Amino acid sequence: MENQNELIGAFMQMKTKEQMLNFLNGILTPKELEEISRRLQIVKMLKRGIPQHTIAKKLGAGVATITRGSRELKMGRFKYI
Amino acid sequence: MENQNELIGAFMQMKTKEQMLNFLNGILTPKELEEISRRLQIVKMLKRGIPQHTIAKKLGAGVATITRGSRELKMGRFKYI
DNA sequence: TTTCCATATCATACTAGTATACTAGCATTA
DNA sequence: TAATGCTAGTATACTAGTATGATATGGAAA
Repeated sequence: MENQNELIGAFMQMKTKEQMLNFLNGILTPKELEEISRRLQIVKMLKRGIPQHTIAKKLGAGVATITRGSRELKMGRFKYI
Repeated sequence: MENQNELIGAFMQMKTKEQMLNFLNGILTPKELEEISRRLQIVKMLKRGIPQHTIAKKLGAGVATITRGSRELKMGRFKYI
């Protein structure tokens, strides 16, 4: 999608963390920002081999959510984190 | 929030557009990616001074959504795009 | 006046959380 | 050995919350 390329370009243009935060706060709702941040935590903990139940408890998330993250991981996403 | 800092760090680590796309595809659902891409389009067109109803028609979005984007713009977000 | 913007309301779609069930592997125990 | 219990991963049905789209209305600016 063409619009996605522009989005990616915008992300790549952010040179400082402050710029990135400003951009994220604009483009995402507070709830979305929180959710997406948590998804990253899920993936990181999954990569570390932490059991799904433990992740769910620590992050206050549902097991189903962790399983969804696990599926994304297996599909080859997150090669670079 | 601590998790948000890690998210920002992850975004900053992406060195190529391919990495960024891989990351976004993992951390966002297809629907979210589409929505967020469109939000960026909305802001860009608003900045260009295009009437809201024109934007709505071109992007297939509702007027209320454009107005919400306009509000974000006025609140000082998107200083860097 | 006419165009444009902002807001409210309602219905819809999507995601997360919860509960539950199923399977597999492993250790313990009768 | 066979049965039981526990942990872990996965899948599914249901509910709640949230963002969007459509629409109507009121107000502001040209």
